[in-house]
Amino acid sequence: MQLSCKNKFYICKCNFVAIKNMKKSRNTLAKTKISDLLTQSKNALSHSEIHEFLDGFCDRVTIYRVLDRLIEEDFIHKIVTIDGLVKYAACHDCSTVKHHHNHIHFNCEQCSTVTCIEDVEPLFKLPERYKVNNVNFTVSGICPNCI
Amino acid sequence: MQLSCKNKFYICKCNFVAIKNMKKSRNTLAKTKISDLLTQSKNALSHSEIHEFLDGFCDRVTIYRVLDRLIEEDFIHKIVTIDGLVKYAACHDCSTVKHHHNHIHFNCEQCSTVTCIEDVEPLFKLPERYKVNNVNFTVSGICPNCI
DNA sequence: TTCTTAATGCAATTAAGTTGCAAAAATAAG
DNA sequence: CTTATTTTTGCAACTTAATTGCATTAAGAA
Repeated sequence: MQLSCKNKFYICKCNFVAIKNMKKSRNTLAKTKISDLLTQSKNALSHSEIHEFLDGFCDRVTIYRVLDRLIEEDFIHKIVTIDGLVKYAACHDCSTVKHHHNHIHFNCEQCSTVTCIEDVEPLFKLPERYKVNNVNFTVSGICPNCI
Repeated sequence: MQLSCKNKFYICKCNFVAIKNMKKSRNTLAKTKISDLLTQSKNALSHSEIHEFLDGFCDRVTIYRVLDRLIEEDFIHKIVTIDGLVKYAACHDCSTVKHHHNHIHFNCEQCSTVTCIEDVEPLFKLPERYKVNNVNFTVSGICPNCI
């Protein structure tokens, strides 16, 4: 069964198909605001940046929980940089059928932005018998704006 | 000038050349124990795993500071998994002249070990004008032992 | 409109990592 | 070998990020 979504981004980008017995995610104002924010943002955002932007609209804890749901629904992905910075970004390149989050993320050491380098998919091949579920590729250095 | 090191692993693997005005790192018992532990370990270790292993030999804070020094000296490298797990691994493949930490790390979701896949270097090419200083490539899934 | 269940806010808690400072240890100098 | 210098350590306190439990509120189905 497909979730009905008032939020346009949900309708067009993320026709999430729920598995039997999976509890249905509801589309709340907080969820809509946060997904809109991430969709419109050029760079990945941290929890505190989102909190700051929403400016008291909802509780910090709610933001954590909404982000979890959006990840669960494959609408956003999570990025962890080498110094433990956690950021979230909308999945611009994902279709209903295939989600590919295995692109490189660039973390600028100067302005500390994290950007999805969507068109660069790293090539790698693991030894036999490793089952891959998820990848996290971050490269840190200096971005074009800060050079 | 070269640091004198009583620890055999330092002598053979990591002839650290200090830069002018850089403060000299001393070889203490804590540092020796921690580097030995990491060198002998098959998998990357977290701060708390090291703490547990040393079993009260030194303070938590000392472990953090020793790990910082070992990273500074390019003797170990730091790995951050997608769920924020921070682990440290000795640089087995590094030579005096070239350090390459840009191999893939595999994080097993079952047994939560982190292993360096030393012989797999991912290929990627960033757009112009990005200056790369550091990479963090982690792949999570199920390792051969847990399949 | 009512009912069921998910989402939220709040307070409290856990965990990871950092900082300042006095005491101890490692190395250099005499 | 002894003394002087500077790094390292331990301890306590602190900061920040994230999680949990629970009562209340709200979304969506009936």
